Amino acid sequence: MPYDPERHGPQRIVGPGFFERVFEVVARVPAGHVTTYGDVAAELGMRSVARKVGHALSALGAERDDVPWHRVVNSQGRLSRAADSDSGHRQVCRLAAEGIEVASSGLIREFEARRFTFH
DNA sequence: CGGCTGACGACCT
DNA sequence: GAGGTCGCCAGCC
Repeated sequence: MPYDPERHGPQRIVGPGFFERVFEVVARVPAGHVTTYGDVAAELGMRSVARKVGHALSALGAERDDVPWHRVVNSQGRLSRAADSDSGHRQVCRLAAEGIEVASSGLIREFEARRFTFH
């Protein structure tokens, strides 16, 4: 079930856990660049948990504006959320503010060139 | 305690 | 390309 603040209430982000580690990695992506769920998972040492990375980002509360979740896209360089959805639109706007254009198809322009790789 | 559930990805028709 | 399948596993019921 997708995260629904109406039903689930505010997210509790307590102590260091998996979610927190995801946030720390995502926070390393510089403005104007993007990364993928798989890359974040690999950076955590678990390539198989790409899906959990998305789960962690979905749990982000409004208080965590320090986590640039909008810079995370799928391995195709495409937005994972519906472009017409509320948060999908927010993602497009945030990316545009950093000079990243998103085609109407949801595909990031110049994806490979803007892709950030962790060291 | 046990069953679901995915902001995914690799692989296979 | 465009589908479908399967593995993944931390949280939430």
